[in-house]
Amino acid sequence: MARRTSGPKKKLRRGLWSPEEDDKLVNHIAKYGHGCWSSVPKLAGLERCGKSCRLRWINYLRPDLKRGAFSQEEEDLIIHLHSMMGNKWSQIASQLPGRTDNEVKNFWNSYVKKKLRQRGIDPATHKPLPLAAEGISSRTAVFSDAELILSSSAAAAAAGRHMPPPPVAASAAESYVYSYSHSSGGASDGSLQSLSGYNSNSKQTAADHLGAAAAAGYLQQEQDPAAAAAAADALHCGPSGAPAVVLPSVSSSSTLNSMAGLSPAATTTDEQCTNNCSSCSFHSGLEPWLELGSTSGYYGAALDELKWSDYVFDGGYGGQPGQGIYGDSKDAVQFVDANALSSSSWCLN
DNA sequence: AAACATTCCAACCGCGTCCGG
DNA sequence: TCCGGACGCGGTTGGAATGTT
Repeated sequence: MARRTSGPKKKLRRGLWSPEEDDKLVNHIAKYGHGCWSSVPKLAGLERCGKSCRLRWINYLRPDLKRGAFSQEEEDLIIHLHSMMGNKWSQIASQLPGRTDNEVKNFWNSYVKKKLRQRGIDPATHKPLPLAAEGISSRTAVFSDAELILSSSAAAAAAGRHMPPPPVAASAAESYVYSYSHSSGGASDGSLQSLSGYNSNSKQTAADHLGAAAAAGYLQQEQDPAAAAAAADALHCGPSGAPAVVLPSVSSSSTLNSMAGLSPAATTTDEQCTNNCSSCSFHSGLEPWLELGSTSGYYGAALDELKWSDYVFDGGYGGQPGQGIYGDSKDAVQFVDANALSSSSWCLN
């Protein structure tokens, strides 16, 4: 950068803003708008840098800010979006009207992280923490390099309300199954990192990981190997051990894909199911790409999906149904108005 | 009541991207 | 094509508020 040659730099104020400074900034922007931020402090009579003014306005003074504590709905949404996007705070915040990226980030760091850890979930990867997973992995798999295999029936179950309540065995199958893989050529810190770190040159990678990221950490393992095998069968619409790789509806939705910069076409679907079965959407005729606009739409289902991790960490299927996913007790589905979700606030543009 | 520890959040910092000259 | 300014983002920090000993 070029060195500034004009006169001695005026000492700029830093630190907390005084009410007087706030007034000046608010009045100025109310009258003239912010225009070029670098000129705002001068025009508003503030001894701050433009950057500081911008930050103050965006994070604190903007009239459309919600402020106050985050609701359970917001919390669940943040967790879900974080599982898909990683630390894309601005993108997450854009889905929360009245919230700023800074606010969301602080909320995450000060509260949600802790809460997830308490529940045995790694907040960075949304996968079980090593200790939490230990008991499970000793029976089945190690998860660090695990590849998430999602069943079409899980997707359908997640989409859910199109189907009658599953029988017990199917309920057991209502899960995501990790397929253990040592062959990860990628990051060892989990699929979510891969997703959050994707760029335009690696959309396929992102697509590959989207499903994993969407459901990352939502691990279900069967206590009973026979039931597990049956579940796997039901899940994978084929012989156990030969699972079809399918994304759940949550990550399949065009909206959520668009959030991640993906199109449904970029992701894997039930169409990969080559087995003649009736449990996947491909063969059962269920639409894997659920539409927004009804309360049974994908997003409610998505949040419903999230909930079942509680069954893992809260004592298996003996746990209380309806207990919130990472959270405590909310029925995550109810608060989501899919119609509202399809409104402009849900468009990423 | 005082000292210390912890939590929380507003603000800062550095970097990347975009865009106009 | 290059350069520099403006902007936006994510990570980090400082310190006020709160809790604990």
